[in-house]
Amino acid sequence: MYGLVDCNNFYVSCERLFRPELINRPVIVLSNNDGCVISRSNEAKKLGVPMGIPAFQIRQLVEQENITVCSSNHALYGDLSRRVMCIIKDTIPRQEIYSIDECFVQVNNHGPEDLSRIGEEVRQRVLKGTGIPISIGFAPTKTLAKIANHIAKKQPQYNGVFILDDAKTTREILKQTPIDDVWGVGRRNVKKMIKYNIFNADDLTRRSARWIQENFTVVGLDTYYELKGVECIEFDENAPTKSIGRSRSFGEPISNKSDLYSIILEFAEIVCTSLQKKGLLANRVMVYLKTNRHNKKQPQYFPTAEVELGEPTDDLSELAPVVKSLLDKLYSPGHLFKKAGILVSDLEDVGGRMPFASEEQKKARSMQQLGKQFAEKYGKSAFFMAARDPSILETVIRKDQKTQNYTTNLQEVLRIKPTM
DNA sequence: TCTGGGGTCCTAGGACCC
DNA sequence: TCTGGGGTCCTAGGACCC
Repeated sequence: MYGLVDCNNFYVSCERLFRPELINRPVIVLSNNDGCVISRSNEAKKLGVPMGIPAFQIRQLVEQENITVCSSNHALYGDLSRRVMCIIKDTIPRQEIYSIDECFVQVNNHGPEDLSRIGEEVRQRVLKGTGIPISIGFAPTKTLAKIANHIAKKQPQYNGVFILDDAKTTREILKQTPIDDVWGVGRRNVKKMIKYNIFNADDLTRRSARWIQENFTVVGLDTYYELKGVECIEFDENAPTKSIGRSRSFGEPISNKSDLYSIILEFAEIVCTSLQKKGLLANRVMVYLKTNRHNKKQPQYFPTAEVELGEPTDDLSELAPVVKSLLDKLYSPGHLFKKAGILVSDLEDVGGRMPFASEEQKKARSMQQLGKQFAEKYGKSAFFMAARDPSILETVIRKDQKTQNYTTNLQEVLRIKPTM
């Protein structure tokens, strides 16, 4: 059996930990640039705030209903996510982290009473240890566990734990599950399914496998079998990372090339740190730019440029010139760019590569380590590559309602100035 | 006026090979 | 003039997820 453990309204729940006055009130968390709604409290959902809606479209509702608005604080959410995941793994060792607020767990040889007890134990331990409320659904496949989780979360009589293990109940539940609530069936295919008179999960399971594959490819077929209780989507505790990226949309579009370079170099710095933390080296790098796709009057331009590195690396001093040449390829003056990003892929384990580092590489590495320590102590603006202007990104990103980094930056919370 | 970010997987089509 | 078939690898783009 698989369990899907999911934090309830995760970002909002994180904000509430440190602002308890927000409990029982409508609260939303916004994406970067205070652009879209990415988390809602139950109260905000009841008021009709849709997921993903641009913030400016609900300004009136926010004012009318006195909804509390938070800018996103990913340092806080990331830290709490790690704590939650640790507690879950400590209770159920076989864990696959699926997203910042969700993980699958595997439990073998347990009856429904056991599962119920285990589920309740995880809930209590996570709540006590972090203050974050979670829900758990158990079922024979991941897709069914998703549905069980949905029931656990939405139907209060189950107290956050729901087990889907007998055929009769499963059929009833599938009938009540609209097709657009099924994991793996997105906007595009929902339209198509409705056209074929498939309105709920049970309707889908009544077609033939051949028909499903013809119309919805092997992806649809996996979902189909999973709903029937046949495992198709593997459980993988240590799925390797395949790519690491960093990108931002800007509040103000940018056309200046050196500004774009400053920003992409800052992204490259972050990506390198991430590679080093994970013990990975990248073999490919891609840089991309995007104009504002919502502005129909403006010429659109979404260039990408990618290159295979001669030697895999996690080193900024090696990546910087590559990034520069990629930007040279993409850049065209006269376009107003709204977004930029970098993506490294074709990753491999650092393994035995290190002994072959040249003296130059070692020097660059130790300087960057030193710089990182420096930046940790005195702030991001204390150490950076001279090739970039560290003020650019700050000035084009808006975050009006951000809360403090309560769990990861004591200096900020206690307003301590670092001393030499 | 104002529209996110970080991922994974699959597929179609082109290049290339024998 | 007439020009096959099967396979692999790569990549861009789409669909989906939270």
